[in-house]
Amino acid sequence: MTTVLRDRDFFNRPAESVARDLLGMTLLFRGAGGVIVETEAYHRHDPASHSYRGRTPRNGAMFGPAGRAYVYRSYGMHWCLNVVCEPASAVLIRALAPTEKLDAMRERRGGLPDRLLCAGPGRLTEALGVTGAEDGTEMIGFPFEIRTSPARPDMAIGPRIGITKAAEELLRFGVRNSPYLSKPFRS
DNA sequence: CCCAGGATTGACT
DNA sequence: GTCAATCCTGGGA
Repeated sequence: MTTVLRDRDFFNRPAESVARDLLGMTLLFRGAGGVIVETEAYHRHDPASHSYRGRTPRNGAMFGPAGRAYVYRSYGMHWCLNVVCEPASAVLIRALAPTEKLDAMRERRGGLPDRLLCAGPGRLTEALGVTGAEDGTEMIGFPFEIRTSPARPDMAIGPRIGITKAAEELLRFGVRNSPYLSKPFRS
């Protein structure tokens, strides 16, 4: 049976633990979304993390309470959604298997095949309608909703994608063999 | 103040 | 496989 996650302490832990535990849970924004199939962890002493050099105007949410969204603009055109964990750490939500409000997501994504609706951090924010307006907002409760899952999916682990610093760290986690990953895992 | 460089995507060869 | 789009951030001068 599934239940709605309401405990913000779930997130007040190391990002790596949260990143693993989020796999298989369902993430919704205004009712649209699906099952989380890919995450990445960014932590306080991580050169690849936006929080690495301390608090700035952009990354302020990462230094706030756990369980809130950290949304930033990537490459000047995409939004990326993180959930803040223990101080100065966060989990980047990289891909969902779309399940809810498919029509709304298909429309926002321009009629692309379902496999590509939420298969990437920029793609899923576009599909869900998440923007910088959500930076710093609670992810426990409306307009977000996170549903727990009793099932523990078979997990794949690998290096994070698209970074140059600390590129060897194995902090990317995915549901093994999901067709909705942004990229396949090596092994 | 300046400007190199992105936690990406989609189009194209 | 390669590459441009697009714009904001923030480190360094």
